[in-house]
Amino acid sequence: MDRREILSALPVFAGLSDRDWEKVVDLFGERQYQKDDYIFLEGEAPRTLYVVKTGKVKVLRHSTDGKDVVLRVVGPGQLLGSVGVFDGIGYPGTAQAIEDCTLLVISRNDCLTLVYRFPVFALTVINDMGIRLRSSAEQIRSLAVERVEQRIARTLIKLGQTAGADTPDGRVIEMPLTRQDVADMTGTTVETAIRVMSKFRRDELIHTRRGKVVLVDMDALMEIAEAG
Amino acid sequence: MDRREILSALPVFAGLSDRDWEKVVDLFGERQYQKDDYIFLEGEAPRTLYVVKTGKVKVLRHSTDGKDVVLRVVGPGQLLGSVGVFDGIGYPGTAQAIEDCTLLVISRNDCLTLVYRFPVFALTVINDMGIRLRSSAEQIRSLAVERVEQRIARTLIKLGQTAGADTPDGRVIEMPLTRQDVADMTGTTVETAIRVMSKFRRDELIHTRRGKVVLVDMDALMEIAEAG
DNA sequence: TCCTGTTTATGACCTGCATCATATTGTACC
DNA sequence: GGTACAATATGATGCAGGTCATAAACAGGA
Repeated sequence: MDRREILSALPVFAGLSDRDWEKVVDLFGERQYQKDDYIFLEGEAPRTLYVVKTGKVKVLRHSTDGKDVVLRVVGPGQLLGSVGVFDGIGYPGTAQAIEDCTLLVISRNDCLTLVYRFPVFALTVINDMGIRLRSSAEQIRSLAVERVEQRIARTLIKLGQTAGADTPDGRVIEMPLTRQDVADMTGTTVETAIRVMSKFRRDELIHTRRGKVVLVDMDALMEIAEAG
Repeated sequence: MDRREILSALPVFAGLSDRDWEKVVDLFGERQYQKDDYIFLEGEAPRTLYVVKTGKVKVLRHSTDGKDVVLRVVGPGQLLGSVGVFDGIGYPGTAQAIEDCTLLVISRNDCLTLVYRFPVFALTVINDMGIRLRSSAEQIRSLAVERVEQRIARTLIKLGQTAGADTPDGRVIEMPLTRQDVADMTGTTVETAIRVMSKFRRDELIHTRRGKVVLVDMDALMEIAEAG
């Protein structure tokens, strides 16, 4: 596969001019990861910036009592590790492959050089971080004031939008997702996540097969996400 | 007051070279706000980037049921409104003065021009956003897995660090802070915030006077913040 | 095919915190 | 000083959801 083709398709690099490509493309490498592989760990010295090419990665954060929290799910075309790479302190979360995936990689040094030479790339990073700050703000609000049912409905809808595909049955979330993952994304326990999802299934809002969720009644889900 | 002196003292502009100052300083204006004044509203078209000169501003987000969530408190030297200004969609939260304050302002257009001309300024924005993403991640983790006592202790400690001053009695949080504010910062209700703060006071961990909190026993507070 | 570990399921119980109600205290402004 | 309003305080009650326990369903490997 031609790496240039792939990079140019990624929104991350939409801003670069044609002649800049030559210098940029060669700086990137490519790495494969199996499902459940760790890409980097929380606190680790950030030596690499990643761009997801295929597959999905979850970023999570550990607590002392063992409870994990999934901060976000990163899909094709998105940056991974940018906060750590730019401030150099250490990755703020752990990145783990949700499914087999391919990541483009660039060393921290090359990345910083890139930004100095091409301001437009810095704007891309700013844009990426802006989106994440918006989404973080929404997640904070949701955790602070909403009940579990609402948060799970909201999370399913969002996953459907960012990682979904339309089928005759409804929108399918294209990733292997356990109830534990759902719980970690919504700040609840496995048991409660299972109960809520089971209720959704009984009420015909979703269909579930092992590691697969189909959003059947999107309207009803939005109703729950908005009000209660 | 000489605006140049003030800007140069702000970490936000630490990266600019001397000769760049001339072009930059004139782009900034200055505005005064009274306590409780709104600086901008959630969703509003972002026409201005702010830098806090003196005073403190809280950024909050409303929910449909009337419950507010305080996302962060912005103090001297920090950027305000950057997410909205850079993606142009609309400010992601409402900004309100916690106390009388002075803000430096620059129009969105001038700001974008600045970034194009001085890449180093873009790095400053990236740095600012990186810090906020770290802090958001921590807030999300805290809301997802910790109990109210922990979250309040943690919030008090953080406020003490970012907006505190040492006195014989202990570290004083230098801002008028109601229990409602504390509740909105920790995702709980006024009543619970009052109960927890009262308990802390009875246990001699803090002293409180109307709109003022002194962290007396920092060790005990950290104990609570970490474990329970 | 059986065995083993993971994921889903469901019940019983308990608690942290929201909710509602009702003072009391403090601050600002006549 | 007294009035008005916001902030603090505290009790009573209920419930969402956490915790613990047990088991069924399913997937993968020997």
